[in-house]
Amino acid sequence: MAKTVKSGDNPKQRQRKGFWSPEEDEKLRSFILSHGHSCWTTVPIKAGLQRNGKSCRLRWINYLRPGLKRNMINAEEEEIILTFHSSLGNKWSQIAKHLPGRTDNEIKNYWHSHLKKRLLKSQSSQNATTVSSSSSESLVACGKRNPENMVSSLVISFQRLPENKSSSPSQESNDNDNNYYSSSAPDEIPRLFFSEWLSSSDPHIDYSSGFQDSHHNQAPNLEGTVSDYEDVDRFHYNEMMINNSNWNLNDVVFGSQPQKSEAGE
DNA sequence: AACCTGCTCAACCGCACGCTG
DNA sequence: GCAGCGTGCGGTTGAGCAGGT
Repeated sequence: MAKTVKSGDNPKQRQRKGFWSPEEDEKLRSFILSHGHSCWTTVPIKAGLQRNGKSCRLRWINYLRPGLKRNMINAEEEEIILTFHSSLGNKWSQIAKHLPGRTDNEIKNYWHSHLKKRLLKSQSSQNATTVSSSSSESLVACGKRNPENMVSSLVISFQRLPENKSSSPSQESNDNDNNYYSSSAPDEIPRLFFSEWLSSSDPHIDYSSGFQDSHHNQAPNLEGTVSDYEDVDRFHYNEMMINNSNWNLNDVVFGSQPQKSEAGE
């Protein structure tokens, strides 16, 4: 699938472009989990990848890092995007900070493919009539919303699980992703959000200690993570992490420290 | 069945910013 | 103060897919 760069494009570097192969993903993932990414420009060299550092960084952030949510953006998240976009504009990375497990790229794509059109449509229809009562559109049209409240409502909605799985038409066709909310987790805890811990990780804290197995001994902060569950998709992996850890939802969402004292160390 | 069109999303590109020597 | 380098961000592109005709 990867569209390989013609070898003559840049004979000196011979860097690949295009889609990543599973082998490349595995190389990058295992390297970062073992060594971290203190310097992205050296990551492809050390990991044995014929990619540039930016490409590696992007692949990690948007696809490989633990904690990413891969299901469709739900109505609550959509509202958050709309809310923050109304106040921040196209600051996708800023918006993404309020949506754990989502990347700026994902939000940007969603905006351009869904929300932008809808917003334009609602704005045009607003000229003729008052705002519709549909949640997202009406809230956007009303303009002033409180981002802080929106985040709280997201958390609450996660806890009770959104019932509007098919807020977006295409969601219905995505069985696996729908299972994200509805399936195996008995206590209905959403599978989230390790990226936030990793990206903001306090170097003094060993986040892995709460859930790692004894045989993991490579990366100080990341050991015992994805590589433990090679055959498990990362969403189930996240669930496993939560189920096997002493973190609770508030720890996850609000980024508070895991209660290590109860981790049975 | 074949073709067309629109949509989605992964990835690339270029610019801006911050850090370091 | 300046130049070089690395990183982060936002805009854009294009392959693949799904639905429509």
